[in-house]
Amino acid sequence: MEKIKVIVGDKSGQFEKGTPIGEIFKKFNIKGAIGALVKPLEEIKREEPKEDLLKDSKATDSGIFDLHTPLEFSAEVKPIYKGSKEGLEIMRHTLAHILAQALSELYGRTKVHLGIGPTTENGFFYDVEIEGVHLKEEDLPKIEEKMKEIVKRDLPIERIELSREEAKKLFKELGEKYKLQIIDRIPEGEKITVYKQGDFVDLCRGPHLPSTGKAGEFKLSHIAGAYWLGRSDQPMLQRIYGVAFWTKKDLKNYLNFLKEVKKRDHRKLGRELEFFTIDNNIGAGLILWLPRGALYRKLLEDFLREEHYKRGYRFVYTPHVGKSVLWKTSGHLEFYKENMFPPMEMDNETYFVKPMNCPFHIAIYKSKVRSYREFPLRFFELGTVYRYELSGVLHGLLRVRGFTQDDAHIICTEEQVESEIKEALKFALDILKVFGFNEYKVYISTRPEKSVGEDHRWEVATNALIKAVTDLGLDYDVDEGGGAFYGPKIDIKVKDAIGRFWQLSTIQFDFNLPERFDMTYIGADNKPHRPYMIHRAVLGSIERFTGVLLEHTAGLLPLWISPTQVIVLPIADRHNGYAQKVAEKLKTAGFRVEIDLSEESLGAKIRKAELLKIPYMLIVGDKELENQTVAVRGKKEGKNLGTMKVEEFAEFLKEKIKEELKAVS
RNA sequence: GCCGGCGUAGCUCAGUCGGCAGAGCGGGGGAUUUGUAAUCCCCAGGUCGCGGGUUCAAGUCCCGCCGCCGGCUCCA
Repeated sequence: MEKIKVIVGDKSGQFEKGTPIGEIFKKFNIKGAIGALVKPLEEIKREEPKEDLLKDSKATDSGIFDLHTPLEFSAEVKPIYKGSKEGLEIMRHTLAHILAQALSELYGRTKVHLGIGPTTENGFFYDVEIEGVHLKEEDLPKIEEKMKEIVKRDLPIERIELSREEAKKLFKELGEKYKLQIIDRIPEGEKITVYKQGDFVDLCRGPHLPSTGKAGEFKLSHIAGAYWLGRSDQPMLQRIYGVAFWTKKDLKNYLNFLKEVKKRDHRKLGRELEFFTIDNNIGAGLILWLPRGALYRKLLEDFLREEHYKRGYRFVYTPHVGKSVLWKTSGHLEFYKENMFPPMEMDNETYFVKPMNCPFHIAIYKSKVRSYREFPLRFFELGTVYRYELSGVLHGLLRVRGFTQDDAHIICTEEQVESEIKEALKFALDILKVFGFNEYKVYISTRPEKSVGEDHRWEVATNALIKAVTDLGLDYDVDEGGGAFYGPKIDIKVKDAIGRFWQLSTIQFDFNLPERFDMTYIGADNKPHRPYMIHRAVLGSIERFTGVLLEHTAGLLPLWISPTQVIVLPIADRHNGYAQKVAEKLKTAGFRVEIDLSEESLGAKIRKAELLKIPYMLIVGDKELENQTVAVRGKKEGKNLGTMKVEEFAEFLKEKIKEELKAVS
């Protein structure tokens, strides 16, 4: 029998190939493990050179296994215990099975047809079809009870390897039509395993806990429909979601997190702050900006324009529609039609509303003969585009049918590519920093199999992307072959205040459109050349970004972009005159000020301003009138910040804004 | 688009078994002149998403449409 070497901690030993990990642990006198982290020995020795990342971003064969799994190769094996992060993965997976078992006990084993039951970021789900049963949210507590009961039974979990024929026979008997499909998709030569707990058997490759009693705290969260295999031509299964953690405290924290998410929902904030609305009679996914929101948006747009101008971008404006010949040349009618609004006929011509700005910017480029001396050209537009999105995916400001991109096209020579990318990337990061997005993930996507463009250009472009990222000292992931067919790209995902990631910036090369539109410039050699074109957006969609920022800040926007920065609250109406004087002074100093002249009590005025999340309230009464001062209350601080002269307060605001904008100053 | 849930006043929601459509907030008017998150009183707001059907009678039951919400491979 073949021997393998196993290292556990600072000890090692020889075992027969195929010894279950649990037995190995027993030999090393390790107790209480629920699984193992396995690293093949060969992989440990192999150094991974950084340059190789592009060619091989795949992880090693290491992974999380359960105690039943036979070890087939020499490896370092680390026990995983209850309470550990790696253990969560195992536990959640087992909970998915416990859910399936609960369903089959409640509704009958042969009535329940199981789909897939994987773990998720915070729990697990199982896709099921139950004959004659449509589950409702109200059914969840009952299922949850059953699951708890199964956990209490503490059933040992067995791992059994089956031949393809045995597996097929078993799942045919159980009426598991979806599992049979899965078996057919398992590649020849790969092991087929089932896991058994009590009399419940499920096709699964594991890993699983040693017994059901080792499961942690969980809660079934909701039900949703999900296509089998995610394909709309397949039956719709019922997906039951659960969340699971080791401790009650972690579970509670997560449920609190969900509450926080709800509280920050930009749709709710958008209504409360009177920022935007969506009108049924206008159309789904089409945004109406209310005055307060419009001001917020205008401030954002002004800021973007200014920052682009400072960095050598030139403004362009383009129309919302264009003739079909344009979209034919660009290839949109061929490859993007299902995302475009339907055509409009006029004067024997067919027009389309634009889903992208690029063809228009290219037309501007082509409006005259271009020389290398003008390069790099950077065209910028807050360009409004319309895209047909499926009605089911529309979501507040985050997913809409009409939106405005902070869109730019950089057109340059090969020599300029590297510095242009670096500048664009740095620009994007500076802007993100202004909004308090200091943590991000950077992804570089490389050439997919089906693509256009010369090898040389792909190489130049991809290297420029990598160089820009490494020069700026950023970590990045490579999405091998994940680029668009027309060029490689960098995507930036930012982390918000409660840890969620949002994809915002993107920098993409385009080798397709310059060819299609035959873009050229005259080089120093007096001959025509094909320029490089880079498409980039910092915030992506203005609508989406304003929504993301609302969620990130929980509606408490930075001072510089708050539609109302200050509200003056006179205590009694004999203070109105002075309050108006204060407001005037601040307006003259360039701040956005409101004044509450209603006959409400001070408490009510404060509450109203608090709900509108106005950053600063100035309370003026007898004392302030006499001393010509204002009493400042900060929204963020939720209390009185002291009394000062109006000039002092203006200075204070100025400093605050300067600090907020320091990333771009 | 598909599955499930939902759609009642500007907002949040109640409305039993099919029997005259409600509350709070917000809005308007009045009183009150207030010191750090809601002063009191009065009043006006509705094609119960839209269209059709069943019924003596529909917010309520049935059908169609529109919209909103949660989801739609995170590979056994």
